[in-house]
Amino acid sequence: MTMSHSGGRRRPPTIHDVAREAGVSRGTVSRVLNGGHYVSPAAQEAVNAAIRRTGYVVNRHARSLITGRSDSIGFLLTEPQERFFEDPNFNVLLRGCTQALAAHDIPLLLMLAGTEDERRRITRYITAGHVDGVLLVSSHSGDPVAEQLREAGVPLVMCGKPIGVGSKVSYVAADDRDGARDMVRHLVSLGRRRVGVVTGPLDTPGGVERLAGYREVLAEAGIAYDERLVVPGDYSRASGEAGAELLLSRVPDLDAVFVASDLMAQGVLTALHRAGREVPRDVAVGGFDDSPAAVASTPALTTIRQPWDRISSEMVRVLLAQIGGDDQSAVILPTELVRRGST
Amino acid sequence: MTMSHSGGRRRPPTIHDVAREAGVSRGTVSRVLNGGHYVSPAAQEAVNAAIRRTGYVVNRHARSLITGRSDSIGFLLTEPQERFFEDPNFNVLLRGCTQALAAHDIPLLLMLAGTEDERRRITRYITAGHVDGVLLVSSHSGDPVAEQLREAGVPLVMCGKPIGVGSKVSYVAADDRDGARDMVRHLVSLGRRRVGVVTGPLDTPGGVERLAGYREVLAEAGIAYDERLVVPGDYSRASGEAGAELLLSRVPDLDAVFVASDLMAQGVLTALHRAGREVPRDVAVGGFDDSPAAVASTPALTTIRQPWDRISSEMVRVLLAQIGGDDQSAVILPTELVRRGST
DNA sequence: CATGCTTCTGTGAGCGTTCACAGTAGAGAA
DNA sequence: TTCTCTACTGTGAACGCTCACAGAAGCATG
Repeated sequence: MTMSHSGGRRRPPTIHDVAREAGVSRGTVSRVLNGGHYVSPAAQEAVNAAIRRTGYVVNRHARSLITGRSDSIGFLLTEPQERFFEDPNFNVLLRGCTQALAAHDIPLLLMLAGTEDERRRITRYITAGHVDGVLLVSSHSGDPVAEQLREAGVPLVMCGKPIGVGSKVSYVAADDRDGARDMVRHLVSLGRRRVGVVTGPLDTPGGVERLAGYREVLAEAGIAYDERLVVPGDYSRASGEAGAELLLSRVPDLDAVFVASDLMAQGVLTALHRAGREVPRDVAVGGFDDSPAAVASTPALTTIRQPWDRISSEMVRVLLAQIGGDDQSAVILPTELVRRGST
Repeated sequence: MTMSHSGGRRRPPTIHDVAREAGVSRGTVSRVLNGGHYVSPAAQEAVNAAIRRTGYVVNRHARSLITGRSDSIGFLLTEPQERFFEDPNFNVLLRGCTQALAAHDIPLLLMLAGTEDERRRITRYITAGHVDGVLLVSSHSGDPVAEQLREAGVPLVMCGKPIGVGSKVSYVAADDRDGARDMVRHLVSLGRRRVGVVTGPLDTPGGVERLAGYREVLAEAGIAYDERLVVPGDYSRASGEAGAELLLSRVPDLDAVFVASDLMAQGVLTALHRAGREVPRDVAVGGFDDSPAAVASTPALTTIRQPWDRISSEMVRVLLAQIGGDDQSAVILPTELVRRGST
């Protein structure tokens, strides 16, 4: 029984202490620590016991110094932090990534690059090798950071399809187009023919893809595309409200709306309610995201669930593979229609 | 003009390279890097130029190995992650801390300890000295992690007043009691006399303090404390709804409700609406938090704004001070009444 | 008995820093 | 001159680990 390490900050035990305690050499302890190949069962056992007794934890700085790896990865958010931090999806993503990494015993460094200065500072930090790889969230088009990191040879996985087409950046994304198709098909299958759409921002792949899915289904159902039924939004609740008003003014006998985000869909519900339309009797409303807002609104929103938990775990998987040398460029995950009261 | 460091992963320049480039020794470069005392202006200049030319960034692992500091801090969330991650306040806090630390060039490690296993793993990680300090978010009472870390001598600052009274843990919190007092005073000043309250969980200091503030103001206004007007909640929207129904059933001529969170207040609004009460004419409603929910609900909520941006920056300040040796146990920050449509 | 092979173990070197220490040079005082 | 003091600079030795290498067994093969 050795004394426990409570009380004031004491120098933590080193690999030396463990080796002495176990009656072996540093090398053997190191081998046990790193997979235990070429170690006799007896030594293995002795080392593990010594580790338990001493409460030894490897000093990652010393290890990193020699291996060149940092055994940590960065979660980088560039640009509009306000919007992202209010987005519940972002939370789920961040949490998912943290946990997926924790399973590999890899800490996550949170890096927020709002300003140009921060972007420079963080890019330097990363390219200096202080993280082994980067999970990048950046809805904005043509993010220079992605290119810079890619050029510097930093393993990188983005969340969502990057818009700069030429770049060979890995990414993980939900199948926006297919999700949109599912929703619009659902609306059409309910007998709705005058289906409006409030789009996402059209400078993002998500916005473009969801609109594309809408058009595809209309074509496939033999419904003529009507420009008056398409209004732009920016994912905010306010833009949903404004969008619905615009739609109603143009096409008063509208019987369904596909809205590219739940938050906007909330706005749409408000506007419809104010205009005296009953949902879903008069107008069916379909959202996108399956955020908490979907359940909170009245009626609860039929929406497209994005598999955020899988997105995060896939991002981590792809990144670790890339660090290990396997390059894999894109993973696209299926979405799911969640039916609730609004359709 | 030396070549730029683009293209595949190249060994980054070391302090040696900078020294050679500048025509000085490692020691001098190191001194420039660490504050530049006892360095001649000429050397200083030469080193800075060399750093710029080579694109040198200090290797933090090597530095940490010798200094014993890691120059990074952990942001630790113990327990119920779902609740926190949906809480917009949490986001603001996390962002604020990240940015406040970035100003000191200190990376933030995000650590989520949901399960007992994770808690153990993370505690080991921390006590092994892999972070210099911890920002701890833990609403739960008597969190063993706080005590453990404190015992191990790890600098620690909590968000919110810890409930275990005996412990000498530093914390930063909003003045819950004073905020509650402000709100209830406001309601009373509007002429309301039958003021109900939906409390927060009473095993958290926030819940207790907000209720205490309510009682104080009633006493000071000469209104008798009526148990029927007090119903418990757990900060969730559903509990607000249930709470309001209970209040109405007990005291039908209720003319105001102080609700201990905005989310619950939304539930209260829903229930009041359903019961045919008009807000604020029949019943005035006051929330707490000033979350986005406050603006989103109809009518918009009068609420108590907690200074989350200041809370985060203060947490960082207190933690860094503690790491530097200055112990400071508690900071309590003032709240602010934000008046909107619900009163 | 030498020889190879496999499995295991210990040893020195070195990763990129900082820190303590030992200098050096120049200025001013004795 | 000689001494002291200040301002600055260079040099080894760490920090705790991994990795390459060398060697020591054990065992089969020539």
